Amino acid sequence: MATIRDVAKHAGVSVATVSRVINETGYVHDDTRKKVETAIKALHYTPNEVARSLFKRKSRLIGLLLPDITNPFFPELARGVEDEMQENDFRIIFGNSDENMKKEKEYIQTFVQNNVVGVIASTNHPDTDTYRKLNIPVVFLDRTADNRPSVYADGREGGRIAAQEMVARGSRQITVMQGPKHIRPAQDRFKGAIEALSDQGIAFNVVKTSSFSFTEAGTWAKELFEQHPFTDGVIASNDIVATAVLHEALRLGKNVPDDVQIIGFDDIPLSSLLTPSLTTIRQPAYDMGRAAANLLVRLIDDVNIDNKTIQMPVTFTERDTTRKVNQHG
Amino acid sequence: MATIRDVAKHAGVSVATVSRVINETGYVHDDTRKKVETAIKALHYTPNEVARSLFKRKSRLIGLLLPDITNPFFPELARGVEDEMQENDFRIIFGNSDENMKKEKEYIQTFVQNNVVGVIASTNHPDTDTYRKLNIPVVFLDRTADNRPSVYADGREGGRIAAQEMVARGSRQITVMQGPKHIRPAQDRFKGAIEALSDQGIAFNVVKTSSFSFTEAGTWAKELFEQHPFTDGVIASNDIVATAVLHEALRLGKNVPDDVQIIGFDDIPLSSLLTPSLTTIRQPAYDMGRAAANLLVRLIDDVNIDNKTIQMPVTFTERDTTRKVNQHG
DNA sequence: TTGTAGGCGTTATCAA
DNA sequence: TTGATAACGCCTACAA
Repeated sequence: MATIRDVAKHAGVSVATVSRVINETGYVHDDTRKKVETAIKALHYTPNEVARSLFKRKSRLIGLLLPDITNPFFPELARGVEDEMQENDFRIIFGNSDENMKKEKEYIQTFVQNNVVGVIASTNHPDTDTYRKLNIPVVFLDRTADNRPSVYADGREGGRIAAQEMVARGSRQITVMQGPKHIRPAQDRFKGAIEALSDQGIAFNVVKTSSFSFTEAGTWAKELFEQHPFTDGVIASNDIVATAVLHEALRLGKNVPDDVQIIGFDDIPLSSLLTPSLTTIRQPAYDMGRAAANLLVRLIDDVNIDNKTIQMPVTFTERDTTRKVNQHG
Repeated sequence: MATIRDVAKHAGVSVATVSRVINETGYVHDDTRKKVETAIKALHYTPNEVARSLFKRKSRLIGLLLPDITNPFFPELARGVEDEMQENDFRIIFGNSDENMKKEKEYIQTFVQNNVVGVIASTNHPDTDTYRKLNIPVVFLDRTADNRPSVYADGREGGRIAAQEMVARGSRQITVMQGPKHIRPAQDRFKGAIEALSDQGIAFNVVKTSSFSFTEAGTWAKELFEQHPFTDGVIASNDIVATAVLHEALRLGKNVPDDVQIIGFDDIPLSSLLTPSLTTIRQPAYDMGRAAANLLVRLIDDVNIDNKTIQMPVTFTERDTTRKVNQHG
């Protein structure tokens, strides 16, 4: 790799001058600029980001920490982040945390060691020293922390909507699946749903789950129908679980939505392709990723920011695992 | 952030000594070691990777270039890569190429600028200067290039198997979906399928497609049944497209697999959750990611490598979009 | 067993 | 308008 020295030599100028033309800082005569530019081309020179980063004490790298890219909700988020960052000339160091504090800490540490200028994290523990003591901007994604920069959807409201729409469509023996206890958005949805159900005086059962993995989801779905065979409506903690419930319901010969209605959460790409297609509470994942990245970029540039917490809309997306509302008058 | 100087001062030794204890290189007295270690803890010191990287002219970073993390096949790959790299103390700079040479080039360039020590790339153009001129190890993932390090599944064989199994299960009016022309694995599968079909003297139709996006897949599925209404077997270019075909077939009131059999490719997590669940040619995505990462790590450590190209097995995964073979004697 | 000093490739300050 | 040069934080000869 050619260095700035090689370029300087080739162009017959000093490294300072080369640096000036590269960074467009300070005066440089047109003729010299041209000489330098030809030298750069001739040597295929590109500046060493590491040396830059060392000197400036900041890089063009940001850290992205997601629970598990294998969960179909996150690729959309990640893509949104990536696209926005790419447009702003930042690169991403990526890690999966598995919702595990230790891993999180390790990643954040290596992020810092690599001089990242900002972090986007989907963590359940934003109020930890891990993040509090960071002296670079952090944006929480799909998570909140009071008053700290974050982009998230209102899970509580989503849960409420799910419950209301399900009741409006006639279910009376509802089972609510409570997502993993340590995952905030899952608990928010759960709370919202049982709140709305209680408000309306509708009884409900609860099935606890402890992960969002595809394989385990199947088990809980089985459990659900064994323990609560008369369930006529399921509010799942997300679309993965909803998909498993749907699969199991069909396997048991139930008619969906006539015997059981199902509402998921997220609207992962797959949901619309299921048969019957899945009614769900949509979160605009891609846009959330973009918004988070955009917010982070602004934070990095130290622009004065008004809205540091961005709440994205959650929308009831009616498809075929729920009945039509007018079927019930 | 504390620097090695601060630690040295705090411990009353020279930076060289601190460096020695950190890197476990050279002699250092037990007492001094202890002093240094306390200083490190007291100051919460962690070495600046950027400075290290600058000096050594290599980092602990590798570049991962995937077409589109939003395509459900890739998160599994990415996760495999990440897990293996994480275990070997490497971090990942991640980018989506959209199968676009320009983007690829840009990413590779910034990878190099950041001193990555290796690259894992899923590219359709391994034989380009972009990769040839790289003087760090590159592993091609889900792609091959003659004799260069790569981890991939045999698409041709997969296509062949799909065709054979479909014919064995009685389909005679088969439609083969030809994936995007510029995507190698897609073409390999296609070739394999039509080869096997021709060998057996079975006529077939072809439907061309140009991406793997969920939304477009729906369009091609419609097209398929409009143009070839008597199709009784579809070999899709991957599970995304297969899912769309399944969805459309059911929408048209066809019975799957009795009226139409469908075989996909990849075995994405969703495939087993569809109803009916999708028969497919499985690629072990997660393992492929791991294998690629492992190979790269060995290449970086300059271990003598025997098998630089690792072909992973492709397996016929029989589920419910195909008939049972004994139903036909 | 330990310390001094030079250099990795840049940028920015200061003189010229 | 340009050039020397001192950092940035670390590692490694080489000397002591």
